[in-house]
Amino acid sequence: METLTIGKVARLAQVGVETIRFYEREGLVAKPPRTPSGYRQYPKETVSRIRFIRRAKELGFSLKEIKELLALRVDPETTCGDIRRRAQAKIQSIEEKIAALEKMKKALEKLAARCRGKGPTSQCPILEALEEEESP
Amino acid sequence: METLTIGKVARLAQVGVETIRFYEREGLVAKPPRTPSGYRQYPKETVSRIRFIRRAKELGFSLKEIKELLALRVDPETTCGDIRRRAQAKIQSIEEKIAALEKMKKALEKLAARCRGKGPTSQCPILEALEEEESP
DNA sequence: CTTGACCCTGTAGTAAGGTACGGACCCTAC
DNA sequence: GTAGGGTCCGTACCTTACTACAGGGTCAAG
Repeated sequence: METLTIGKVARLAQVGVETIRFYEREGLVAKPPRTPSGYRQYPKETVSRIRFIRRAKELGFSLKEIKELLALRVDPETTCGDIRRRAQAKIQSIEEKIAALEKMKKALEKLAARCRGKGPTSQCPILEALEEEESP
Repeated sequence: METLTIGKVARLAQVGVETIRFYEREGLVAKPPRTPSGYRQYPKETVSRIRFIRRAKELGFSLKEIKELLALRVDPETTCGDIRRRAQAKIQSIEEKIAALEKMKKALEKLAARCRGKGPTSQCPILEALEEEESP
């Protein structure tokens, strides 16, 4: 069976060498066997595993969540439904983030609309709004 | 002129005492005069200033941006238009974040839709998608 | 046999925005 | 006069996901 050095895995998976060592410390990538001189010898599957991590990260999963996902995948008790629930929970948390951002955006737009964009800051409605008293 | 201790400012502005000291270190709140025994003596305006910071934070400004906003406010050269441009830049960056999250959400929804939610993980389309080869 | 590219370990630093702690004063009320 | 809060300072710690050394050892080409 052919093995890969850490540098080759890094190039194939499009990450830095340090990142792989970091993933190993964090338990996202298994500790590989070593050559007599201590070099890590990775099986080719490690490349897919790191790509998996990269993809999941792009979808907004944190490394902690990805670790759970990887553990779930191996556990024979896990069903496809378990995975789907994770995905749906993530969709929900993304929706919450979007909603929070939309709220911010609306508030800012409201302020910007009130501002004619002329004159000194002393009558700027944006700044005035930020200085207002509590009203809850 | 009446002054406030740090604890009172904290309660009035709804932040922690440590937060105010942190803001002082970061230059967001001016260093106040001290009593002979070293206690900070804040004027009442400090409360509004900290509330300003809180509000701006809620609108998605970073502390660094807020510091700039506070500096702009004081500068007599600054116009209301300058402030409005900041707000609009922020709106744009919020829109970018929203777009990125929408993209994630769509990708996840697409995957979740393909999953019937039954059976073992070995045929889970979500996991399969994460394992796929590059396709740039 | 030397050069350069690669690999090893361990530690420290980055951003952001705080939070927590220890040990020492201070202030007010009973 | 003492108990309880409050405040002081400095430093360390938290999270996330890396990134950057320093100071070595290893490997393949020429």
